[in-house]
Amino acid sequence: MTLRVYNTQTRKLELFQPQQDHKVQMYVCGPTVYNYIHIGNARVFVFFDVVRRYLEYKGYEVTYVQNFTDVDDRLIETAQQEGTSVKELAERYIEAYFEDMDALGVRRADIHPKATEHIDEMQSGIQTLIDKGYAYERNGDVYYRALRKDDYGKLSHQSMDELKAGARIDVNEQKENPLDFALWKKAKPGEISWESPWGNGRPGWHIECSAMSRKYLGDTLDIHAGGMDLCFPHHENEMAQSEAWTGKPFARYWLHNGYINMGSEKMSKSLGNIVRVVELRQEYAPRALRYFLLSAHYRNPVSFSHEAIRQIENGLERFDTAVANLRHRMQTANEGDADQEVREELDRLTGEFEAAMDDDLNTANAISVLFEAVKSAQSMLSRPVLSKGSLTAYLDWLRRFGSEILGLIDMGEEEGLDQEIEALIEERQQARAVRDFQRADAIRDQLAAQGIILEDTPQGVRWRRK
RNA sequence: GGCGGCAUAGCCAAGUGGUAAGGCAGAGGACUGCAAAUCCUUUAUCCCCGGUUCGAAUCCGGGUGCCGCCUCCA
Repeated sequence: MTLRVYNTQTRKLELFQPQQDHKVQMYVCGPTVYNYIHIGNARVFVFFDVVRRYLEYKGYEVTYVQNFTDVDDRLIETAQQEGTSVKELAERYIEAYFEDMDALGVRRADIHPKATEHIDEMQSGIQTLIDKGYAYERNGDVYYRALRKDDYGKLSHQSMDELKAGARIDVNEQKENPLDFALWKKAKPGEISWESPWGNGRPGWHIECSAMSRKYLGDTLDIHAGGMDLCFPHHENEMAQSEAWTGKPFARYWLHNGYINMGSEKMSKSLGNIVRVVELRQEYAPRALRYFLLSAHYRNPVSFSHEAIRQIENGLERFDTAVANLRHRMQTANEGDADQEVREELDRLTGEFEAAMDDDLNTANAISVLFEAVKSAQSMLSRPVLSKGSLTAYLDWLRRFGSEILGLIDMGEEEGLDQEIEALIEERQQARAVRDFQRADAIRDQLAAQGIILEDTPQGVRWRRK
């Protein structure tokens, strides 16, 4: 099976072919850490976490880099308002970011570089751009000559004429052209700053990704990804300056995910209609949030609603009961390997799962395959005779695809019951044996009040926590 | 003005030529002492109007509605 992905730059579905056969260099733009992240921010992090896991499943050795923008206008402004330092502010929200991501089951990137720790690399890049004639200094600011190369606009598909015509750029007399953008910004009095050949200042936004991706992943990335709103100007500018800097193509595949809408509008900090992860994960099972973010194809918009997430919480129970039912049956199953029939069924499901993911990372379809597997497992459980191998095969399948790749199935070990509860279950069984259903039901109700659901099956009593 | 996207059941949502995946909710049935869980069955004029085609949710043209990017934004 071969993976195909939609490349924003070519606007086509392309066969995924990294530079080196078994390695993938992947860079995903991370958060600007001046506040908590919202569910829209989380979409990109959760989705590309799945992409990374899937690439690993396919046998690639993935190097995943995600930056923190820990100095910029908003950080400076927020720090001033709160009477704290940019550094303290950034540290606080980096920690908050990891707490949110841990809850959502997002694995850490291999490297999480911070802009403020790569000032030298950025300055060196800026100097190279100046030396090559792609950048110029004006009164302590340094700007990139956007139109020096005639392919500016090739990522976001804007012609230079249109950009010029449509440029509603702030009036900045220092720029040669309104489309030029800052590589280095002169510090205002009292602002955080670093020394440079052009005076004290701080880096522009775009140069950090160019410098850090190059340092950790090399001149050409296999995958560069982020939200759709980063396509222009951020990624366009990154690509322009990186290619001017190195003379090589910057990224082979550009992947951009769609927004989360509130009603019909995009969720965004500037519109003020955001819902933060830090609050949502108090209200809902974090797994349900993760499922919600993966329930639509990544390039499509998804509408946020509490109703949708509640529905998903119900759906997740199907995964959990399937796992619990398979495990319960292990106690009474026969020794033996998986049946041929089971192996064939699981191979079929594997094929479907891969087909979904290989088709531009269609997580919505991949999830539907998970449900197919669950249904298939439950059907098998109705058979009177089963081998442990067959049960294990299903559990392994669910672990691999539901847990390790999508991160939606919780394969945590079974909890033990305490002795008192076990005694009650046993007492109920004895009551049932003598058809004292009143007593039996009373015990069941009592346990239900403690959140323990009993289920009578041909293989004995099964229980689970609600 | 330029570029792009979306419109599928009560709700979420997949699906780019062969008469509609999956989930939630609802209905009926099986199983059960009763339940629960599970399984089976069931619920769609695919926004509208034309066109191409043996055949279109899917392609083309024209509408309608909504949204995004072109400026900070995942």
